[in-house]
Amino acid sequence: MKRKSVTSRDVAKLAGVSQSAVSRSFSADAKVAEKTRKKVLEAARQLGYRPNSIARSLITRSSRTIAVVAYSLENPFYSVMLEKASRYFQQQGYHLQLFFAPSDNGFATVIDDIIRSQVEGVLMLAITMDSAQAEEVADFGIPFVVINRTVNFDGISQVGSDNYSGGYWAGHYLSSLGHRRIAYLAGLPDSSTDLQRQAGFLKGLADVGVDCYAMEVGNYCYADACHATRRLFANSTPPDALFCANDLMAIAAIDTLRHEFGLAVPDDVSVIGFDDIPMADWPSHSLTTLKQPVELMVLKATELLMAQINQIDINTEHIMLPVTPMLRNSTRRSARHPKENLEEVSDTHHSSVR
Amino acid sequence: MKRKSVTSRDVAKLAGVSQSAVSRSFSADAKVAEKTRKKVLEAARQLGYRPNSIARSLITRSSRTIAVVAYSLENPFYSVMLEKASRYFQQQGYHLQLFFAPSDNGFATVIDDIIRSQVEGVLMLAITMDSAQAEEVADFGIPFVVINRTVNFDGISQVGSDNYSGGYWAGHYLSSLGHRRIAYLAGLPDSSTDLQRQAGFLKGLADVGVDCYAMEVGNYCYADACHATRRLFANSTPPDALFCANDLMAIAAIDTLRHEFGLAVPDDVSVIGFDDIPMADWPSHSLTTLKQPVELMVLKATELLMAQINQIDINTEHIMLPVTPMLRNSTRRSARHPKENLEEVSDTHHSSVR
DNA sequence: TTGAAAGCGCTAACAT
DNA sequence: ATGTTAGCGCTTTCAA
Repeated sequence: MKRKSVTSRDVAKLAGVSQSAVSRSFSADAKVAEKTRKKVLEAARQLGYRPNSIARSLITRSSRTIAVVAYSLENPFYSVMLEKASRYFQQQGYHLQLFFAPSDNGFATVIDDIIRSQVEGVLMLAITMDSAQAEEVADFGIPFVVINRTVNFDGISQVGSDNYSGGYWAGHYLSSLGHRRIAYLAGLPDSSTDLQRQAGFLKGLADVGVDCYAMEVGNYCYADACHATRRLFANSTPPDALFCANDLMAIAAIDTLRHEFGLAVPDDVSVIGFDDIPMADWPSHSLTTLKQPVELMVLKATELLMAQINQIDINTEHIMLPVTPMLRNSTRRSARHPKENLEEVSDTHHSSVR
Repeated sequence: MKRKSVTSRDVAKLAGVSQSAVSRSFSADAKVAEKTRKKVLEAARQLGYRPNSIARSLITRSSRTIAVVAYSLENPFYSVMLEKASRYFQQQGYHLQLFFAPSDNGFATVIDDIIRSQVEGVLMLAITMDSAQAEEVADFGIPFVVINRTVNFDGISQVGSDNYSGGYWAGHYLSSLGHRRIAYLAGLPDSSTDLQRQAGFLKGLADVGVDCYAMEVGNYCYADACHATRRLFANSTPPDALFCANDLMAIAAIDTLRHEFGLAVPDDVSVIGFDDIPMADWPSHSLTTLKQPVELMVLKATELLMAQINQIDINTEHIMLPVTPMLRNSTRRSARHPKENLEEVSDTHHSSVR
């Protein structure tokens, strides 16, 4: 069944034209007589010819391909992002090559492969890289943007959101609710997002004279977060509030609290997440969280990439988008002045938006 | 910063060898003196040379790329699958190009693009195609496997699971629990999975003399399933059991039942899903469902693809994997003979496994 | 073991 | 508007 591949030469022969006429017939903006194109297209149809885009890429030096590097798709935040970015690129006539970074030193192993593939741009979803690696790729002159991870190097574009303010809001808000045993469920240690959210959170607490009551690591994943929650609440006087570095862990925490500890959320424990994944809004968890503007993040990142690819804007940018508190039912309502409290929240929100 | 691309010729010049020596130095199984390779590699390092894999593909006629076509990543079932398949291909030294099928006539729009890219195989995740389309691609001699969709054409490999038996089990089990107003929440109309699950379900009901009490369409997505549930339960004598064509919709149904209708699951309504996505096992829903063997499905599909690519096995196959009932807490326990009932379940399970 | 030469399928000058 | 020609960067005979 495997038929020998048919080339433009074969089509040319059948159509009785030159090979370049065939080439021209398949490019949108070519100067070719309508009659010729008709002939060519008909011959092509008969032979089942399709232009070989590899050959095309070789000569035009443009693969029209973007590499997307992800770490895991467990968190819907990233699968949503991937789908959105993918559709965007597709619509721009680009192909998308997907790479997964292995857990150990993820970046190094894929980067060589990516460079060889001659992709025109690279989009990294939450991949941690050090400045040496950043410099290496920047030096290759290939447009690069990293989403949701800060790298300490200017020559690379970054888009993320205001993790620090988000963390700050969480700490401040939880304490304003009257909680005093407020714990932190951390994400991936040393990831920039975790560092920033944690720092903001601690500061938000410190500014009202509260200490972080306990802290455990959940690595941004559901299973680890369940274990971390168990450790956090094994105590005889467990926390009465919990800020989780992402929604997936917050949901894990709520599930564990309710079903293993028999604790009520928010009555016994208030829980706040980060991201605002679709599930956060499902009534089963109704999670109070900090919304990252996914849509906007993808838009900014893809536009940035395209601008660099098309040489419209060579400069790298570091974009920080505002996060928005989404008040739902995993945090208790302020006991005394519910009205006043809402206003306060709203203020805090605006200041976090800047 | 954009440095001109360095070619093997440049490296050859610097290393004082021929261009073909450079080429050989970068291929694993080449006959080249260790000394020469050293020189070449050093020169390459100095210049920052990376072999251009597009040029390589052109001459070797192998792109080492697989296309994966998906419809949406909203359902974790598919994002999990994508990630697993992706890692597998990567580990085999293949690249993965990701395509999303637009909702309207998804297949036709991407297929031409895929063929032009000279991919060596195509993996379709739940993409519906008709036999004419199947024949067209099969005719191109490019290895093709479709997961979770049946196409009425032999020349294409398919791997799916036993949807009919799964549906049958659901109908049978629900009725065995004593339910008599059993409804069906359908997936994408005309998708083969929905057709098969529905047919099995209806038969399972019919075999014990029960009719399907009501039916609505949820299109395999959360939001639509919420609406469908509302329609289903707006009745004055609503259903007392619900079989949903996938887990995502089952979860939507449970959420809607509990939080909008104030109904208890499983006390007022038993719910069964299909897929066994990770969330199904979370205690918040603890969903009784039919497990599709994702891991195995991916393994079979990828192996099939690889076998065809490597010409080990040219034949196309239609693989149907067994589904496994996962008894959790979204279905009520049998009132009278819980022990006996479990055995019955276990029997049914085995028969569904075949 | 190495180098010279041919050419993968296409695009892009250039000439007609 | 069309054909001729020269490569894109590499792999792969074929001689040496």
